[in-house]
Amino acid sequence: MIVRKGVTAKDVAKLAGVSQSTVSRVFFEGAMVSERTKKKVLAAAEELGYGPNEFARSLITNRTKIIGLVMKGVKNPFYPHVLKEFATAFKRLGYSILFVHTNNDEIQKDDIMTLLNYKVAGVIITDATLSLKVTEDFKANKIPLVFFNRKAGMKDFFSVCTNNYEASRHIAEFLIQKGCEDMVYISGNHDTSTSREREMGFVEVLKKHHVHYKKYTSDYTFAGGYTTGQQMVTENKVPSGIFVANDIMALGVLGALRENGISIPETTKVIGFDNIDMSAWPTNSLTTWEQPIVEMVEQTVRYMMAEIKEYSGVSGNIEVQGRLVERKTT
Amino acid sequence: MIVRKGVTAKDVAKLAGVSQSTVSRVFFEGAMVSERTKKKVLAAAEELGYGPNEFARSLITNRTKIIGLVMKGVKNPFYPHVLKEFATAFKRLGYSILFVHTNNDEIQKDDIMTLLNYKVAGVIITDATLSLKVTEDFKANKIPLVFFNRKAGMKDFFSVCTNNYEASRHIAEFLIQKGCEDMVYISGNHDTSTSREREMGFVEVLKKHHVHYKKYTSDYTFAGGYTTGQQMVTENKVPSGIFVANDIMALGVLGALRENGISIPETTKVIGFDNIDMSAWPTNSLTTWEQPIVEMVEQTVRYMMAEIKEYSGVSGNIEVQGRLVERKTT
DNA sequence: CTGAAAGCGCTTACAG
DNA sequence: CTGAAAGCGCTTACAG
Repeated sequence: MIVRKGVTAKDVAKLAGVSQSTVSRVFFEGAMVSERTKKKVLAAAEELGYGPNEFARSLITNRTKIIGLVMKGVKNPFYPHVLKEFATAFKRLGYSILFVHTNNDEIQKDDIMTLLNYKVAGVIITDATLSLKVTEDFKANKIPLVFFNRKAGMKDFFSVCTNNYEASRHIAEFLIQKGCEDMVYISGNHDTSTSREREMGFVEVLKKHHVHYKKYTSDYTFAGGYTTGQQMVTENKVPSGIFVANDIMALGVLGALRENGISIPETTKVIGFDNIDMSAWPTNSLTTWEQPIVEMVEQTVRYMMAEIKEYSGVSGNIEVQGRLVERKTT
Repeated sequence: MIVRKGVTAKDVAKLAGVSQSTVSRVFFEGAMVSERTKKKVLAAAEELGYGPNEFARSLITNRTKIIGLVMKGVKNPFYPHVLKEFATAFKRLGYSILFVHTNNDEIQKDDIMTLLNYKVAGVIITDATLSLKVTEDFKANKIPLVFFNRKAGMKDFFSVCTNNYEASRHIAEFLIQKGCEDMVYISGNHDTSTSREREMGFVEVLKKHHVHYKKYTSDYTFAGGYTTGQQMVTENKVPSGIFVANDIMALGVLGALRENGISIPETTKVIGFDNIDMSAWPTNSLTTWEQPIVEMVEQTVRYMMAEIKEYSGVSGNIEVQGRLVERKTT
């Protein structure tokens, strides 16, 4: 079949011997057409290479089958993986992904305008934030919005996350059980809910058990983790247990520690968060907390589709559990 | 400014005291409007939160400011990086990215229909292939098509690549100069032009210098490289020089070799291709051939914009050079 | 430089 | 279940 330019419903109608409205109905889900005319129309469409013009369609329905996906950190493999899962899940439902990359933590106005002007069916924001003003725009246009792996600063939104607090408590218990007597938490960017929650859960348990700890502030990148690792060595402050706020940073820490001849897990135990593919590589074999991406994506998609069907604008926060993946660094 | 639903050019026209056509002209690049009315209209638009409806627009112009980007291997960090650069470059030009992920080597029909129905301004295909029939669809619709980092099987297309052949010749010369007397080439998926060209350039030089070599076939993944590395060790056939068709696979090879106590670069020298960020990590420090992503993206964008402006459908192949990045594995 | 009007390709009441 | 007709929000000749 060759899709030709300018083949319209009218052309198909003529060939099939029906009205243009009927052709439209055949391609519009939920409209009433008899099985017989449907077949006739479909055959004609196939012959002419017809596909409905999405723009004409959207002009009327005032909505597209496009989901805007806003992403910042493509350097952390976690996010490309998320992107892939979203693309797959939404494709199955007939939706496409408009990919918006933002360099800044806060999404810029022109990106928002793009999303709004293309009348996207919904917006997913992974590792960026939105100003309150902008979120009003989405609400005013009844465009559902989900924060993925990040809680919105304000109460009024919907987010899907791993239960970072609980996970980090588990991690603390696990490390204590493994015999760690002094610990370090290496944070990601401090303005992220993920980093703060992970710290909170971890620290609470340490305090309860009267375990000494120290916090290093880093930035969710490999380089950041590496630098922090070096710093600990230089300061002669390598503890027996380290919880790093994400895997990519943990790999940096691991690199620095190993380079300095610190034996892992004997001298120091390291645990990350995410369970990115790289963590499973035999050369890394990083113990970590798995974020169940597929489950998180499913939850997001489910909410999104419900909101697309009937907009409610409900806020809330879905938390999935994830699980500890024990490997050779502990 | 809050963008409100249903604010149309008509509303702006009324507020500004002009005709709807004039409002349209203000927002349509290249149309004639006096500076004075333009200001008036812009002020009214700002007040009402008006943005032109992209669909109504596209319905007439029969084109969008959307570029379709088809990508398969998001697990190789090279491609997320490419995605980011494209998103950035096109955003600057006012274009958005429709991200199409394909699981299969060959793009599926429904993905093509999506691209076609959304009347994308152009399509970029990174690591996937297209059937000849489908490319006809694009041609018939005068939609420019670029293969990025892959040459089309057929002659009739436009592609942007690193000069893999020349690069691989350099790599062979370099390894020979470093004293390697027997070599291995580890290929990526064999149906990719990149892997074949890299092999060809490499092998030609080795033959000229009468250097013994062996080829292993792998798949462009870390796991594939790791397995191949293990295999070489098991077969007791670790050579003094290894050229791996891409970095992520080279890291796998490196992992396997190091795990087996093979000292690098003393016993064996390893060189990759791409120069992904990870290769520069101190723990890896992989010597590699850099693909100049930014330059490749620029070339692609330039061709794309020219074709969008005036479609010619010319075929061709732009090859950029790249450069050797020497690190600790050689 | 600006306005009135036609029309892009659909969806969707409204009749029948 | 199907057709004729209105209309979504724009762009673009055509006049003036």
